[in-house]
Amino acid sequence: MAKSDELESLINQGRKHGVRKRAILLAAARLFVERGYVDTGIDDIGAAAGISGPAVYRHFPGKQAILLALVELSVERLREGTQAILADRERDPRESLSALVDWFARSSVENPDLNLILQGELLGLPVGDQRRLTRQIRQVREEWVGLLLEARPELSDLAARIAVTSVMGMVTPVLAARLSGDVRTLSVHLKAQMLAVLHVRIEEG
Amino acid sequence: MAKSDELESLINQGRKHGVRKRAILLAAARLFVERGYVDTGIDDIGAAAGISGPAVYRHFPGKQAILLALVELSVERLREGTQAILADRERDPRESLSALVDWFARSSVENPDLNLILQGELLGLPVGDQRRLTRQIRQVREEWVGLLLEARPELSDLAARIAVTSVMGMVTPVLAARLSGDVRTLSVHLKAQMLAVLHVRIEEG
DNA sequence: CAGCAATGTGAACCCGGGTTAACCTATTCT
DNA sequence: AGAATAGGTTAACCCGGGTTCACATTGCTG
Repeated sequence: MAKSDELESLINQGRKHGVRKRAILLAAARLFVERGYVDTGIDDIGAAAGISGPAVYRHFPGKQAILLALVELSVERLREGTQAILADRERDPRESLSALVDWFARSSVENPDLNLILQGELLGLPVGDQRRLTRQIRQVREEWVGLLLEARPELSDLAARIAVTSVMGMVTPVLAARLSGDVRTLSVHLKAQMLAVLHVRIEEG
Repeated sequence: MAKSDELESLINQGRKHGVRKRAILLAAARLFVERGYVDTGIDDIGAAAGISGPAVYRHFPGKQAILLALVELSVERLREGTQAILADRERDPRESLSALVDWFARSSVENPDLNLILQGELLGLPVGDQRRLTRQIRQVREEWVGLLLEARPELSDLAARIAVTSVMGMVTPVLAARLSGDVRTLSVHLKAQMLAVLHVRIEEG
């Protein structure tokens, strides 16, 4: 219930969706995560949203559009969250980095569906959207990289990119594994691990 | 070329594949990684393997069977590599852990295709195989967890599982990002990061 | 040489699931 | 009220791509 509420609030956030539309997005998100995009039929989505079959087309132009909406929501959240923390130019880089990681771990764990869809189902989209969204994600990554380089100027660009990529990606497998831990424990551990990766010192060999 | 050779040697390893069969596996692996399983047609696979279309069915019972063969190859490699290192009961847990991480990082980076397919395209398989393979992977994970718990008895089972899951999953996003670094640099950095995660100390909050 | 197994090919098949069509019921607006 | 609009329903469509068919060709083997 907590998960759904969380996702629901996120979907509601952008006010441009009607109530049925939101129900569809909610249902689709759950199904996409459970069975995957390809194995989820339009009829399934409709059924899970209380209507049946082609009625979905009154709200979305097609199946891909639903996936696209979810992925864009996810990317949007990522961008906004990052921006919000980077905008606070009071903190020093170290603090910002910690805040960023904290926010990322928490929001991902509290709302795993969007994260999992974003990671796993980009392939379901037309290549054009795929590229656009990938570019946006890379852009966010570069902001993290920039921040990390401020905090640790001794790192090479490549080293920073590897670290950030790992960090942004290490949450997903944990979510996918559905370990038994509660939200709090999971995010605490993840945060600590992410910071460890960002602060690790490499001895060249 | 290095990548293909590497994968080729892996495929050749199990001697049960004929030359054409191997060519098909090789071609399919590349295509699956590039475009994804669903967007790769049987005709594409055939063409990439030098034959065209339905000739593939002389070697495999169907498209899924190709994917299955690749995924099983990948799981097999994972199990064997893990076993090989765990079998050496001379080393202390710390050393074994380090060796495990080293092997995993290196082999994943040197041969990204199998890793990426394993992570991304499990959904293409029938649920039965999906479950079986997931179970096998979880089993390997539990061996890592056991080793980690030997090395750090103060950890809870959950904490160890979170750490191991992160560690095993953090390689994939780096591979998928296709960062500019060479094989050596990538695996060195990844190894250091993985060890950092395994050795991080959690302060309870 | 006859025969048969192995391997290819292009054409045909076919079917699941996304989409569209045709039609029905509210509710709202003039 | 009458019309337009929003939102649903079931039945039909249809098409892409995995699979199957019918038919070469080659190479062994008896």
